[in-house]
Amino acid sequence: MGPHRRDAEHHRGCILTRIARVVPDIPSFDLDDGFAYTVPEEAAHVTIGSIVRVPLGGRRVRGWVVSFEEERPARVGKLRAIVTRSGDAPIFDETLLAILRWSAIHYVAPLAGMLPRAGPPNLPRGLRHTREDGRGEVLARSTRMITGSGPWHELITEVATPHVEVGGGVAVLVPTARSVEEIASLLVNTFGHRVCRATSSLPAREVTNAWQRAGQPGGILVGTSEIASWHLPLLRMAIIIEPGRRAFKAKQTPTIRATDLMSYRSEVERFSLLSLGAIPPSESIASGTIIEKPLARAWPLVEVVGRDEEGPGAAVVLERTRNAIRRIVLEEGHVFVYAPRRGYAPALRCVRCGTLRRCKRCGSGPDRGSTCRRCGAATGPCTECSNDQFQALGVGVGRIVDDLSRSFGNAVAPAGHGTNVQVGTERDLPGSGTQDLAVVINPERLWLAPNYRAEEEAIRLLARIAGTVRRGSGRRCLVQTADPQHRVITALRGGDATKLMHSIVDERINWQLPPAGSLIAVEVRGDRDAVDVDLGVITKDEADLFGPAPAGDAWRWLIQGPESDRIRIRLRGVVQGWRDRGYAVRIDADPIDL
DNA sequence: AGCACGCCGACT
DNA sequence: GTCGGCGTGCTC
Repeated sequence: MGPHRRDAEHHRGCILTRIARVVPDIPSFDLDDGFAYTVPEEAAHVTIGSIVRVPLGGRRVRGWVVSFEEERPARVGKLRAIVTRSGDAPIFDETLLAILRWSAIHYVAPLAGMLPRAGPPNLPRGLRHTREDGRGEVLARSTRMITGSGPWHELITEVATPHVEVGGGVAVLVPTARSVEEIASLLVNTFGHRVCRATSSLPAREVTNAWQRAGQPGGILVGTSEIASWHLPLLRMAIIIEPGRRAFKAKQTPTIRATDLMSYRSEVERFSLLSLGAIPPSESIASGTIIEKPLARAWPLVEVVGRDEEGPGAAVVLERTRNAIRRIVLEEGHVFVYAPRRGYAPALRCVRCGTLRRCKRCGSGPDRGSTCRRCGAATGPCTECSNDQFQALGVGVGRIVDDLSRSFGNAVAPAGHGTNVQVGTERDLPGSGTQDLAVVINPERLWLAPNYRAEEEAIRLLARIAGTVRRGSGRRCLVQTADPQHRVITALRGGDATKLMHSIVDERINWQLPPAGSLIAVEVRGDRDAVDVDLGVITKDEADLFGPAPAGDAWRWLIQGPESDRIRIRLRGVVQGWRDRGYAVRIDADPIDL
């Protein structure tokens, strides 16, 4: 029976009325099951996923229809009726609803916070196709990653065409609005008006339009993180560009990682998943995704300059590095000099023997404090010579500019000043353009940062910097480091991070860290002791609880253990209680900076 | 999230 | 005796 069944039906001699279960647009765990409303004649055409207005506690609020049931007249009398339907297309179906329920549990968020993400920012209009419309020529499903460097439009065109030709949809998930624009405008050459763009920086009406057109047969949607939860019933293939990029993770609750959501959806909805980028993310390695390596390196050539080559007392920028820059400056080429960005804990080096300071227990690089920020162990004196004096490694933009200006005058300036030699941080990378030489000064603090993903983030960032160098003879990336033997540097030299990522994932399995285990950060501004007691109860015997540790004006706990929905479901219960008491709560399901 | 309800103090 | 502060709790 389709959506046009009659309102009332006879059953065992009494008339049953069609009842809709509606989740109101109120971000509370208490309302996850929704409320029952009768469906009046004017709203008889509502379906699962319809946006409706419903009476609730003396006012009218938006809500989403999640299911239908039948009810006997005795109870029906107490129910209130749906007021109207808003818009005329459903924004999810049962399959996507199940996925959104999963993500509400996984990200410890109320369902009402997930449902609107399936639809566009404005009310949807027009007919929406269903999964049934897209049945028929289903192509073989695959999950794979191809490592390499962009531009990717030719590869995307090649793999998308067969799906588009049979009326399927293709979604391209892209880390930044800037690259959405780049990729979309190249795809327009082949696919014309079928290409739809969606980024949060576009006006709501354009994004709504993209949502509507992306639901049509043969639509190619190019967009940032938000498209990962969109209702795309005809989708046959999702393509993820640079899957490990931090931009895919939402900063605010719910801390959805668009790539994880896409990959979960591809399993449930049975569409193909293709990742394109230089570095396979740990999640892909752990899930056994096939990694295809073309013959070329995944990024341009890398040359390594060891700090020990030029003895103590050498300048910030070593002579060999300086000479490489000089060659490019003489031919009026472009150089980007990367300084590890401020805000990271600095790497420390023993002033007597030069050994890098490391935590004896977990190997991460501690800051000047007396305990390791990651594992909490006491940080003692130098492991090699027992000296307890350390100096900070790594230099800021200012010092590098000063040092290079002595050799190259006003050819050098901080990024954004249009000079041939630009010095900048990660923030300056997108706008810096294509280089003849990329230089990295002392990247050690990247992999020594006190978080479990430090090495993975380090190789990804370094490969990205190397990737700004244009191909050609003599074009390369030069890395000046105090630790030239480090495995991140070895992988960077080799142009392939797959082996490194396998080792990293093996270690994470040992430590029960993501993607092998689960890590949840809980930040609360409120009664510290009360929260601590609640967390102790819900993690008892099932996961390790670390904290409370100060985090700005809030307190932070870490829950580490095997992946399980049970803890997340229990967490929902206590979080609701805290919010009711007025505490500010932030849950980071799978934090990447701890 | 709102909005009622209710239990206190302050003021016409 | 009533107005209004905002701390719980419910909303089909």
